[in-house]
Amino acid sequence: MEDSKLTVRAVERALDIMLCFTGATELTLTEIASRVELHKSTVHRLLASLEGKGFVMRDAATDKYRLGYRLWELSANLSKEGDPGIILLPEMERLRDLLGETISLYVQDGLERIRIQAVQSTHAIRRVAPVGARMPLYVGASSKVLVAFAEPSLQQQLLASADWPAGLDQQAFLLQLSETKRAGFATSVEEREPGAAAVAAPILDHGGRLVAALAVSGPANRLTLEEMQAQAPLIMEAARRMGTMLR
Amino acid sequence: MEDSKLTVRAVERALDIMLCFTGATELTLTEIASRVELHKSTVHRLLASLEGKGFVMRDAATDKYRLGYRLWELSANLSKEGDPGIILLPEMERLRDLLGETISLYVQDGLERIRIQAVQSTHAIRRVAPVGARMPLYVGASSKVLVAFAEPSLQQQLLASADWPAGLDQQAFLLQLSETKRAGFATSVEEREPGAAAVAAPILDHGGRLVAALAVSGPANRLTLEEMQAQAPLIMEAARRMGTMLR
DNA sequence: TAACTGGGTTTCATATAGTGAAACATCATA
DNA sequence: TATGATGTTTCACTATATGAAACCCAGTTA
Repeated sequence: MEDSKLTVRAVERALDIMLCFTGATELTLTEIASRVELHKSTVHRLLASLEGKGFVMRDAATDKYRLGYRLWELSANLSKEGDPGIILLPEMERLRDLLGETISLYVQDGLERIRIQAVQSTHAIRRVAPVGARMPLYVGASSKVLVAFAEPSLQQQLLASADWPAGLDQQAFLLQLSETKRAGFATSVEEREPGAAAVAAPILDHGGRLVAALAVSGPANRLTLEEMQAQAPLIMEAARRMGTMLR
Repeated sequence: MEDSKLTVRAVERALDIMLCFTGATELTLTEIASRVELHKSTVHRLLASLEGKGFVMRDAATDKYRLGYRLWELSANLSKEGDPGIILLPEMERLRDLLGETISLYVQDGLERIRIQAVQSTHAIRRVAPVGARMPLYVGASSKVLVAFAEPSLQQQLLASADWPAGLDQQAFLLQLSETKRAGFATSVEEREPGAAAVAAPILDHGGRLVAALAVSGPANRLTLEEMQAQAPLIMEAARRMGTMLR
C-alpha cells in the first residue's frame, strides 16, 4: 500500500531520538517522548537500546539523558586519520592567522547545510552560527559552493526541494551557480546577514567529489568584493590542500 | 523465557553496524554483514535506515559504506560548546609542548575505557593505542583514575565485572585506588607495556563528577617515578582547567 | 497521613512490522 | 558466454515491536 518499506521503523525512531538532542544537552524521557511524538514506553525501550550500546548516557546526578561518548568515538572514525574537524583544524588556523577572519567548514547533509567546524576571527567583531547549526541552501557563499559542486542528481534534488522565499530571484541564483563552478569559488555580500560577507571554496576529495566548503567570513566593510576576489586564490589553494589531507 | 527484553533488537543491530566501522573507514555491505553476522538483506535494510538519517553515507566513487557526517554533528552536541575532543585539543597541545610527551584523553564507556583524543609526543619514540581504542580497566594510570573517581555504584560494578587475569594482585589494585583518590593522580610503570610509563589525573565537571582522565605517557626511562611525581601538580592543574572548559 | 503530581518502569494482548531465504539485477573478470 | 562477485527486491511467516494501562517511587501540597 504505502511506498516501499525498505527501511526499519524502530531504527529510524531511535535515530530520531538522538537527533532530537540538537540544541539541548540534557533531556528527560518525557521531553524526548514529546519531541519525537512517541509514547513513553516506546521511547524508554529505544533509549535502553541506545544506552546499552553507549550512544546515550544518563547524567548520574540529574538522571536525565544525554548523548553518549560512543558518538565521539565514531566521529573520530569518519576519516582515515581521525575526525576531519580535527585534521583540518591546523590548516584552518593557519588561514585564520593569515587573513585574520573567521574560517568555517560546511558540509551538505541531506537537504541542509551544516557548519561542522570553525575558528574565530582574531578581530573583535564576530557573529557566526554555532558549530552544528543547520542552514538553508539559498543564501551564502558556502551554499553556492555546496550546490554548485554537488553531484548532478543531488543538485537537481536540492534545487527542486528548496522552498524559495517569495521575491528571491531563483534565476539569479542559478546564474551564480554556474559562475561559481567556473571560477572555483563563490562570494556573498549581506545575503544572510546585513553587514556580513563571505568567500567560499570547495574541498574536493581524490576523485574530485565535493566533501565540504571552506569559508572565510567577516564584516562587509573589511571583506569588500575586491578584497575577497584578491583572497580567492589563496582560499582555493588552502581548500585544495585540505582535500589532500582527508586521505 | 529469556531474560527480560527491555531493548529493541533492530536498533541494537543498527548500532552494531555503526560500531563495526572501528578500524575501517569504508566497508562493503557484505563485509558489514559478515562482521555483524547478519544476512545481507537485513543489513541492507538497516543500512538504508541509517543512510536515510545521515548516519552512514556511501562513497559515490566506490559505492562502499562509511559513517555519515551526522555523527560529527552529534558529537559536537556532547558538550555545550562543541566537541570536547576539539575543545580540549588546544589545552592538550599546550601540555604536550610543555612536557614533550604524548597526551591522551580517556573516558569510561560501559565497563571499558576508551581513548578519545591524543596529541603525539614530539619525541621519536611513541607507541600508543589509536584514538577510539578500547582497553581493560585493570592496568594503566588512566584506569586507576577512572575507577578511583567513578561513582561508588559504578565503581562496585567495575570491580565486580572485571575478569582479573590470574596472578594479578587485586588487593594491591584496591590499595592503589584509594591512594589515587587521596593524591588526586595516578602513575603506572610498565603495567600495560614494558618500557612505558604514565601519569594521569581526573577531569571533573562543575559538580565534581568524573568526565575523563588526562594522561601523560612516555618511555619509562624518561618518565621516572620521581619525574612523574614532580609533573603531577602541573597535570592536575591542566585537568582542572579542562574541566572548567567543558561547560 | 493521605491525596496528588510528575517523573520512570514493567506488563501484556495484539497485529504490525522486521526477518531471512531465495530470486533477481548488475557488473566485473575469466 | 559463463562465472562469481557484488547490491537489491520480493514475499510468506511469525517473531517482535508496539502502546495502553497499570505500577512504582519521590517529591509536593492539603
